[in-house]
Amino acid sequence: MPQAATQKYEQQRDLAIRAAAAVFAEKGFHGSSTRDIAERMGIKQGSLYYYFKSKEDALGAVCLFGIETYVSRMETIAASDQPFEAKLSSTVLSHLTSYRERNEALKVHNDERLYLPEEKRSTLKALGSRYRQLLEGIFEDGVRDGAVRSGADCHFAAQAVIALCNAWGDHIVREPALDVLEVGQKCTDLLIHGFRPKR
Amino acid sequence: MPQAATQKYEQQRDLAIRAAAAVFAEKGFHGSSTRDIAERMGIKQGSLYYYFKSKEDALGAVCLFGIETYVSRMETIAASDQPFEAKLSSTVLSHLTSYRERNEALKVHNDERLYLPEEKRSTLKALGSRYRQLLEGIFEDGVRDGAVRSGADCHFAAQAVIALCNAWGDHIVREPALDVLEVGQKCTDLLIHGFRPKR
DNA sequence: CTAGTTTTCTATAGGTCTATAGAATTCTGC
DNA sequence: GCAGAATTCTATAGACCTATAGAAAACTAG
Repeated sequence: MPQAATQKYEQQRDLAIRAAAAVFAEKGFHGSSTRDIAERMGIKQGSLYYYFKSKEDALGAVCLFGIETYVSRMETIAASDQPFEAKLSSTVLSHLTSYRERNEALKVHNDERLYLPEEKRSTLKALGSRYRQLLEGIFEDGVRDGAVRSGADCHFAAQAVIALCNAWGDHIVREPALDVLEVGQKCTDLLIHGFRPKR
Repeated sequence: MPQAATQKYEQQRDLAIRAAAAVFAEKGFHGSSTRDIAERMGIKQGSLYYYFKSKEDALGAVCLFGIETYVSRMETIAASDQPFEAKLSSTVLSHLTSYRERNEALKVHNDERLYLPEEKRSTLKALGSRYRQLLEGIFEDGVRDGAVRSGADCHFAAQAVIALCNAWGDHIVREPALDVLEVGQKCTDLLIHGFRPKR
């Protein structure tokens, strides 16, 4: 580590995080070696430790990188004064778009974060809870407005939205041909109307 | 391996598969060692190779164990002549119940099967496709009957059902207190009606 | 009780992996 | 082009892991 953060250091560290994200996403945390990550960056295995304290530290950085944007976008959506359906639609699209943009990192966050020690996971846990609570809040407002059926289980609803988006996010990462807007539209539609005939 | 399958061999192999399932579910395939599995069974690491040709072979056995019942139940549901909603409800419940019953193995199938070599994965792949196709067929019938909105994307629908059930299955495995019937009811309801007010 | 079979054990070869230390190289400001 | 800082390299200690071989123990049938 340099004494003060240099430009090159920041750039390379960013590349290191992306390389680690790609490798972890493909092989899983325990299935990846520090050599794999270094090779993808074009440096030698030992040099990686200039950017990460340990392999676990790399996982922590990737997970954080994966989730941070995604939560802050949710803050914006929740604070806006759109009606329920628009908020839900924005949430779904934002979630799917995060997958497309920082695809591997978000996948790694979802699949591998539990291999971090409890202590390092707490920041991520807080971000995840924050996300879920904001989403629950959107549903609670929807119930008050009459946009969501009264008696709906908002906790269940939030989990369902997350489940759907994560599963489709996975497909989106795997198949670059998939149209994010189209998938987002279908998810939103399912969440609001279900599969029953509309009339 | 005994010359002919003995009773004890079958029993112990079954225990070995369950032990492997539990360990893989907790630590992931690459994060688990053959020592971990053997210890959970109460035998020594080397002895495990009496029951599995390799660690990978153990993963294959666990995945197959995890998915087989689950697909055959689906065959029954698809072949029955219940109306759409009943079939969907049965499917969701069967899926969630599989998680509760052979919990770790099904989770391992979903999360770790991609670490099997292509060749060993083909049987599992066929079972998975079969499952998805049967489910798609149920939706297609639903469209014909008018129980599902015309123009619905049945492939999307099947994936959505699977996504929802897998995510909740995960929660069910993690939290034994969760009521499978209740979760199943809520999932089915979401899939049919969405969150919009019913009237 | 004995001979043969099944099951488990011990010990280890051979490989890979993380993390570190210290040398070599590249960069930066003057 | 020099001095010091930053970046990358080489080499390796030390740990762990899979899979195998062969001995030991437990079981079974006559």
